[in-house]
This record gives sequence, structure tokens and C-alpha cells, in this order.
Amino acid sequence: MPLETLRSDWLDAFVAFAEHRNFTHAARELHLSQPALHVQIAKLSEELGVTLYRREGRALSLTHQGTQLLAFAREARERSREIVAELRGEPADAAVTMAAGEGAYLYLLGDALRAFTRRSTARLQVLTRDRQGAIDAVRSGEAHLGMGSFSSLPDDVLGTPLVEIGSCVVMPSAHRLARKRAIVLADLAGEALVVPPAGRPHRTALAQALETAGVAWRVAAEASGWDLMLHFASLGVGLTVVNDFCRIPRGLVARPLRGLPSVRYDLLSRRGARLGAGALALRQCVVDKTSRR
Amino acid sequence: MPLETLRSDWLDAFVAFAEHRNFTHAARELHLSQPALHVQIAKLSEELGVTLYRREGRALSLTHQGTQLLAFAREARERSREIVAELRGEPADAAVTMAAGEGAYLYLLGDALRAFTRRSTARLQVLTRDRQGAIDAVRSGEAHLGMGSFSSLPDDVLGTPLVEIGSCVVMPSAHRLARKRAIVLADLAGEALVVPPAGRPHRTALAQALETAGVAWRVAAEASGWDLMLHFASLGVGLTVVNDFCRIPRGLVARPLRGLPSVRYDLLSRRGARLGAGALALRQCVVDKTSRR
DNA sequence: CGGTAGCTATAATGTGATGTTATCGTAGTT
DNA sequence: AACTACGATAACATCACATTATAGCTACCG
Repeated sequence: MPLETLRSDWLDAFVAFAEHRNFTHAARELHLSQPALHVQIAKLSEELGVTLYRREGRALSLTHQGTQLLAFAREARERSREIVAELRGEPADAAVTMAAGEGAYLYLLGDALRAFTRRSTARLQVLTRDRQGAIDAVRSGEAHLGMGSFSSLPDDVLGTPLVEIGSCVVMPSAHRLARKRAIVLADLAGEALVVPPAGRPHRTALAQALETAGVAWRVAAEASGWDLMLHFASLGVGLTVVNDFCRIPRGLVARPLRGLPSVRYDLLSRRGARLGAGALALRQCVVDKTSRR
Repeated sequence: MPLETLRSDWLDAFVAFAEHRNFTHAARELHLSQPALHVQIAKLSEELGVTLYRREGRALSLTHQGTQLLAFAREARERSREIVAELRGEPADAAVTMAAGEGAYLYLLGDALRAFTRRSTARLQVLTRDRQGAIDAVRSGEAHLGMGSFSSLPDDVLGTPLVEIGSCVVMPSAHRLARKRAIVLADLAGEALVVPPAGRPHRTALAQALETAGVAWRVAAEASGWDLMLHFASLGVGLTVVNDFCRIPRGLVARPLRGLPSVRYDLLSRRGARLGAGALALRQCVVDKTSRR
């Protein structure tokens, strides 16, 4: 109970440790011996009365509380840097970090990011992450904001619904289905499809939908990323199903696909995060430029 | 240049010092010797490369940068307390602090504060301050928000216009001027007025307006605060001029006064402050409940 | 006007917190 | 099973920081 304020040097040590999840490496980064770092983390943990990490085999992983502390520590460090620069009269070159998938950057966030770089002086830093990676980046404070489509979010991450995206079937303009205005799952019976590798969410959703609709199909090719899928489709390898925000290459046509649930993209931020001016500006830009569709 | 993050114990020491502006007393509060505290502040100042306070005779006063640092340190401490409570699973009893004048509390903020206490679990802490006091409280981080009417604001304080308030003349219902719908400055010629003490802003504005309009008047009584002014008016001591948000006691009537500039009330927050959930909720309540009028 | 009270500031000195080296235990690896 | 990599703890060393002492400054008072 005799706790004033968390010692910032311990927090810095914790950030280094948490990023490596390895005392030896983190200690080297801090120009410190491994035992010294170990003791700091132990004291921090004891003072808080909270276990910050756990052993899993010989690997270490942060507890939930460790992750929360990491986010706090990163935020505090960032804030500290800002105030120091401000006091010294140096221009604050704060960076704003965003985590999202490649698809989001290529097809959804373009306008928003352009608007942001025009409006704000803050540097923009982007992390390309998959769904879980984006969530983790946001909850650990690695990124200020995240974007993606999520079936569920942990309690400590806040999602703002932005836009609903449907699917479309993409095929050569000469294809027999191109004459239809919209396509249903049954239309795809017997087709060879260009799909993401097994296990990727889009693949899973598509396969499941076709399965339950009793539609037989086969894999024409597996490709990662909308661009590559479309590329194979334009080579004539097979049809493909992509999100309807994709730009369709010449020679191909897209038709809305009914029967596949639409995907909602959310803007993520950490619950309880105190965003700085830059991050707020970016959030505003994303909401403004992305949500009306 | 070799600066990682500001040491939080030094910041705590600085907060204590800044609040007392006296090393000896602050050191006592920190259970520390005066030289020890002095050295901490000196090191902090040196590490920042910034002078934090100045001697004025035998008193010490914070520099502008000292004030900025104070605000930062208070915010950081607050944030640290929150995260500790959260990690331990204790309920965070964050407090939200507001600085305003008595008049604002009595006549403008009632609805907003009631709405806030219903909506948020955060404790509400109010500071009664005059104009300069409210500004100082906000820029030094003593208060999260401030409210009042200000002719000008320093760069580091952000004002959100809320509501324009006019003036009215208050008098016994039997008074000759009570038959008029609105009153102009000239109508007050020869009247005895209940006014605030010399130097108070309302007194200054009123006296100046009457002066330039060439209207002769005299002081019937001097009283601090709208309530007291109205009280004297209802005793029949004289007429009074108050903001038109005041509740008028029985037996008196109010008539709008033309010719006195209206006063704008602003909601204040520190530029660059990262407000927590509680303070944001309060701000929202104030804006919602106060601005439409 | 000089003495005094109250405080800041610096110097000299001591002690405890924190860092380092050394070493053991343990879990994966070959 | 021996090896490798790393976490954890202990023994010892050092450096940062606290304390006491004191000089210097400013206002105030008789």
C-alpha cells in the first residue's frame, strides 16, 4: 500500500523486457546486466502486487496485466518525450502508429491517410498486421489505432464500426456468369476458385458458406492478398471472390455475391488510452473518410 | 541529450515543491531534508536544460515551463495511480476537477454537474476560483476543466465558447423603470446602484459603460456575488445590474439592459492535456447542458 | 540601521539501493 | 546424454542520494 507513483526507470526496463520477452536480450539493449534487469522487474511486480509474466516452457509471455502495464508504460514514455521536447522548445515530432492489414491500407485507408498527412504534422507510422496482430498491437500500446474486421474483440479494446463490406465474384468479362447482375452461391457450383491459403479468414468464411449451401467447387489456386488473387483471376486460372472495395483490373468484371455474410471493418483503440493530438486527428480522418459508404 | 524518460520521483518532488513554492515546507511534506529536495529539483532542471523557477525577492515563482511541467507531472501521477488501481483490480476512484466562479456553479453548471454525477462514477471535485484563478488552475493541471468569462486566454489554454450572457437591471416591481420592457444606460441616470466592489470585472465593465454614456449614478452598496447583490436590491437599497441567468427573488423584477456588452462563458481545458474518461464525460455534459440557450 | 528570522543554496560526509560477477537450475536441442 | 540458452539467486562492489552543517540572501522589526 505504500505506493506513490510508478518508477519510470522500472517502466522503461519493463518495456524493453516486454518487447523481447527475454531478460538477456533486453538487458543488453538497456546496457545492463541480466540480473540487474531481472531484479528491477521483480521489484516492479512486487510493488504492484501483480504477476507480470509467466513461463511457458522456456519462453516467457506477458500476463494480461503485463500487457496493460506495457501499454501504459509506452504511453507514459511517449508523453514524457513530448513534454521534454516542448519544454526545450524543440518541435515535437510525435509519431502516430496505426496497425492494419494490407487490404485495409490498399483499399480503405488511402483517403484517410492522405488527409491526415495534410492536416497534421505528426509522422505516420504504419504496421502491417493480421487480425490478431492488430488487436495485440493496440492492446499493448504498440499502435495507437488499429483497423480490421473482427468477429469479436477483447474487453480492453474498443471498436468503432466504420463500414460494411460485401463480397463480389470476379471473372473474365466473357464468363457466362458475367451476364448476371448478382450471383448467388449456387451459381458457383463446379467452378474453380482462386482463394486465400487454408486457415485465412476469408478462405474459411467462403468455404464454410459454400459447404453449407451444398455447392461443390475446387481450388484453382491459392494466393495471399486481394491483389494476387485478382492477378490469378485475370490470368484465367479461375474465378475469385474478393471484398467489394477492390479495384478490378481491366478485362475482369465484378458481380455482387449474395449469401456470404458482409464484413464489418472497425477502428480499434485501446480502452482507457489517452490519445494525443496526432492520434485523435488520425482517428477523426479515418472516421470522416471511411465511414460514409 | 542522453535523456530517456523523466524520473517520476523527481516529478513527484517537483509537484510538492511547485505547490508550496517553498523548498523547506515541501521537503517536510515529502519526509525529506530540504537540501535533498533542492538537489532533486536542480537535477531535474539540469536534465531538462530548462529553468523551472525564479526568485522574486525572497519568494519563488514558477516559470512558464515550470507550470507546464507541473501540469504534466500531475497528469502523469494521476495516470499512474489509475493504472495501479486497475492492475490490482481495485475500482479506480478517479476524481475530476473543475475550476469556476461561484456564479458559474450557481447559475450555469447545475444541470451539467447533475447529469455528470448520474452518468459517471468519477468523483467530482470543484474549485471556486476567480477568472485568473480558474485559468491558473487549468494551466497548472490543478483542474481538468475550467469555466468562466475571459477577455483573453493564454496560448496554452483552450477555450470553447458555451453561452452568451446579457445583463439585466433588477428592481422592485413597483419601480418606475419596471414598466419598461427593456432598459438603456440613460435610464439609470441618477439611480443608486448595488454593485460589486471596485476592481471586480462586472463593476469595471458597468462603470465604464455608464461613464462613456455620460450617465451619472452613485453607489448604493457594494456586495460580492450575484446573490448578495440581489439581496440588497430586494432590501430596497438600490437597483442592481446582474447577469441574466440569475434567478430573481420574489418582489423584484428584471428587465434586459441594452448597451452593456454581453459576456461569453467559455469552457477551458489545457492545450495538450490528455483528459481521462471522467474529464471527457464532464466536458461532454457541460457542453450538452450549457451551450444551447 | 543593525539584528534576526526564514529560507535557499552548496559542501562534506555517510549509507543503502542498485549494479556486477559468479553460479546453479531447468528446459529444450542434437 | 551432453550441450546450449536462459532465468533466478547470492555475494560482493559501487555509486547515487540522503543527511548534517553552514554560508549567503532578503525582508522585517525594534
